[in-house]
Amino acid sequence: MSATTSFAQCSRIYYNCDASSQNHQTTGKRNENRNLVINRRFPKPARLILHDPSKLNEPSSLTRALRDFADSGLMEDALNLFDEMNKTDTFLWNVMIKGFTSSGLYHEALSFYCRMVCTGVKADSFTYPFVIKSAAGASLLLEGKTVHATVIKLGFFDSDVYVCNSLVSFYKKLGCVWDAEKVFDEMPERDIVSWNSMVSGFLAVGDGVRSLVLFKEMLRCGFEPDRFSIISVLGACCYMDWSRMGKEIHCYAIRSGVQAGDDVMVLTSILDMYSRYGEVSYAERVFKGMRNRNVVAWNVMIGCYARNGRVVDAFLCFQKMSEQPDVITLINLLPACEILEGLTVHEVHGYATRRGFLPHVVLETALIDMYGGCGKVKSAEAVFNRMAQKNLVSWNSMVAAYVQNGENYSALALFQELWDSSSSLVPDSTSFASILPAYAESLSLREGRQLHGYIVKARYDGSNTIILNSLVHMYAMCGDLEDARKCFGQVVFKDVVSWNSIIMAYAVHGFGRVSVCLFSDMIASRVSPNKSTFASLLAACSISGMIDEGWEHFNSMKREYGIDPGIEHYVYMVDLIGRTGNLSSAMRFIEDMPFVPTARIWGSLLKASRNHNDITVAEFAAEQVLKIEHDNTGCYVLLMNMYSEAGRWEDVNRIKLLMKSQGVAKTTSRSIVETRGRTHVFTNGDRSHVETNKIYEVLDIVSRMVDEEEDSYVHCVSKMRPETLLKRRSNSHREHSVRLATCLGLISTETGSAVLVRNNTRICRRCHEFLEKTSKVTRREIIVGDSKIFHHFSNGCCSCGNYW
DNA sequence: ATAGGGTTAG
Repeated sequence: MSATTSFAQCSRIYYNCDASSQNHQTTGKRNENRNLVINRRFPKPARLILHDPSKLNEPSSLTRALRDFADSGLMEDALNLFDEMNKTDTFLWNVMIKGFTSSGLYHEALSFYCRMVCTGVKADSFTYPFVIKSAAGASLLLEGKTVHATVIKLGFFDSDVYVCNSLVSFYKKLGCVWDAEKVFDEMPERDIVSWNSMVSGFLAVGDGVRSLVLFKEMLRCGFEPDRFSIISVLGACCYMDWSRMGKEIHCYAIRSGVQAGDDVMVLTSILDMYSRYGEVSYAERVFKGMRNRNVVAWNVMIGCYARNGRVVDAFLCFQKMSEQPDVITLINLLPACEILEGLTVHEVHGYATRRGFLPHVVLETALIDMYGGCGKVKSAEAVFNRMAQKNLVSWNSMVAAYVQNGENYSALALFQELWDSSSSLVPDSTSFASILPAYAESLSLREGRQLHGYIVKARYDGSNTIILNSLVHMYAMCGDLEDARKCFGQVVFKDVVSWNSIIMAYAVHGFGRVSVCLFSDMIASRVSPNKSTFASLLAACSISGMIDEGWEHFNSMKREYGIDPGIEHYVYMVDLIGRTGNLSSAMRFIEDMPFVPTARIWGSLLKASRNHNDITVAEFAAEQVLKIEHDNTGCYVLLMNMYSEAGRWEDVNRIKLLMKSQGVAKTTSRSIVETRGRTHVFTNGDRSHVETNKIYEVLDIVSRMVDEEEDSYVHCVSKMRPETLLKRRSNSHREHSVRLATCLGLISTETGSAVLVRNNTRICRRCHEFLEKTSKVTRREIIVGDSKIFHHFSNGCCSCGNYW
C-alpha cells in the first residue's frame, strides 16, 4: 500500500467516523503504516549518546531523546523510541512528523499524520504546517487540498497565521498562485512571512509586475522588508529588467542594515542582479566587499564575467576560487568558453569528467550549447547521444546546435523524433523557436507554413511571444514579408526580440524606411534596444542606402543607449560607407576601428569595390579575405567576374587555377520556386523539369517582351577576348536558374499574386535587369531572395535600388 | 517545537 492511498483512506475515515470508531479501526492499520515507514531507506541507525541513561525513564528525558533523534534525522531510532511512549500526547506526534518532514521523507510524514488521526489524537496548530509542507514537498495537490478542507472544517486553524502561511506556500510551490493569493486575501491577519511568500510566489510564475506591486503594498501596510523580502524583490527587479528599482533596493538594504554587514545570501542576490544588468564593476565592488564568500557567491561572480564577455576574468576568478568548485561553477564558466572557441570547451568537459561531475543533465546540456555555439556540432552530438537522461531542454539544445551549424536536415530529423515522441516529451515554445530558423535557412516556405499550422492546431498559445518571434523571422527569411508582419501584429507582449525581428525583416526586404519607423515605434513603446537592434537598424540603413541616418544611429548607439558597437555593426558601416563609392574612406574606417578586421569586414569592402568597379581595392580586399578564409568561394567568384568584365582573361584563368589548387569549387547556383504542393529546383540551363518546353517557351516570350539587348554586351566583350571562349560564355546568363524559376512561377501561381523565388547565390546584373523589366511587362510582383537580401521587383523597379 | 530565502541549461 502506498502512502498516498493510505492517506486518502485515512482522510475518509477521519471525516466519516466518530472518535470511538476511529480508535477501533486503528489497531490493524497502525502496523501497516509502521511497516511502510520502517521499510523506507533511512540513514544508518546510529546510537545517539543520550544525556543520562539513568534518567531514561523520566518522561521529559524520553521526550528530549525523541526530539534529539528526530532533529538529527535518525528517524528509525525515533520510531523505536516513539513506539514505547505514550501515544496520546500530540506533542510527540508533532516531533515525529516534523522529523520526517525535515528529512525530506514527506510520504512518511503524511502517513504518520494519518496514523495520528486514526489513533484519535487531536492535531493542533503545530501539526498542520508540517503536514502541509509535506504535501507540498511530495507534490500531492489533492492531499494538500484535503488537509486544507480539514483545517477549515475544524475551524480552529484556518485563521492561524502559521497554518495559512504554510497553505500559501503549498499552493505557490505547486504552481497554483491564484489559490495561494486567495488564501492570502482571506487571511484575517498577515505577517511578513505571508507577504514574502506571495511576493516570491508571483515571481515564480513569471509575474514580476504583481510581485513588485505586492512588495510596494506591503511597504504601504507598514511592514519593514527583511532579508527574505529583499532577496525576493531583487529577483523580481531582475526579471522585469528594472535596474533603477533594483539599485534602490540595494540602497535600502544598506540603509536599513538588512544587509547586516555580511549576509551572504542577500549580498549574493545583489551581486547576481548587477551581473544580469551587465554592471560588472558594480558586481565586482559588491563581491570584493563580501567578507564571507561561499561557493554560490564565487559561482555568481564567475557567471557574471562569463556572461558579460569578460572571458579571461572568468577563468582567473575560477582559479582564485577559495571554495571547491561544483557542477554549477562549471555551468557558469562555460559561456566564457564559447568566445575562446572549442578547445576550452573540451578542457572544461575533460575537467568535469575527471572531477566526476558527469553525467549531469544541466551540465551536459550546457556543453551541447557551447559545442554547438563554437561549431563543434559533432562533439555536441556525442554528448547528446551519450546522455543517461535527457529532458526537453537537452533536445531543444541539440536541435538548436544543428540549426546554428547549418545542419538543417539533422535538426529536422531530431525535431521530428521529438515530435513523434517515443519519449513522453512534448515540444514547447523553445522547441519551435529552435527549429523554425532551419525553415528560414533552407527549407521551404510551404513547409514552414505547415509547421505554423501544426503549432496553431496543437493549441499552443496564439500570442506566445517566443514562437511568434521565430515565425516573424521564418516568414521574412522565406520571402513572405506580409505574413511576417501579420505574426508581428499578433504578438501581444512585444519584447526586444520581436522588434529586432521585424526591423530586420523589413531591412532584408529592402524597406529600410519602414525599419527606421519601426525603430521609433519601439522606442516609443519603451522597449530598450540592444546590440541586435542596432545591427538590424544599421543593416536597414546600409541595404537601403540611408547614409546619414546610418551614421546617426551608429553614433547614437554608444552616446544615447550606452551600447558599444561590435564587429557586426562595423560590417554594416563598411557596407554603408562603401555604397557612397568613397572606398578610401571605407579603408580608413576599417583601419580606425577597434577590432581586428574579420573576413566579413573585408568582404564588405570587396562588395563595395565590385559595385564601384575598383579592381585595385577589390584585389586588396580579396587578398585579406583569403588570408583569413582561403576557401571563401564567393570571394574568388566575385574577383573572377570583375576580371572577366574588364576582359582580363589571364587573371580569370589565374583565379581558376588558384581555386583548383585550393580545392575550391564554384557554388552551383540554384533557384527554388514553390507551386501548390511542390518545390521546384533549377540550376543554370536546367532542362530536367517535366515542363521544360513550356518553361523555355515562356522564357522566350518574356525575353522578347523585355527586349533584352544581349548583343551589346557580347560585342563589348568580344573585342577583348578570343572567339572560342566567347561562345561558351556569352549567352549563359539567358538561361540562369533564377529566370527559369521565375518563368515557372509566372505560369503556375495565381495571377495577381507575387512570384517568389529563392536563390542560393547573388543574382547577376543582367538577371537583375531582366527581372526588373519582367515585373513591368508581366505586371507581376517578383520577389527574389539571394544569399543576402530580398529583391522586390515591381513595375520595372527593385526595392534594392540597384545596389546589392 | 511551527511557516518564508540565494546560484545553473532553454
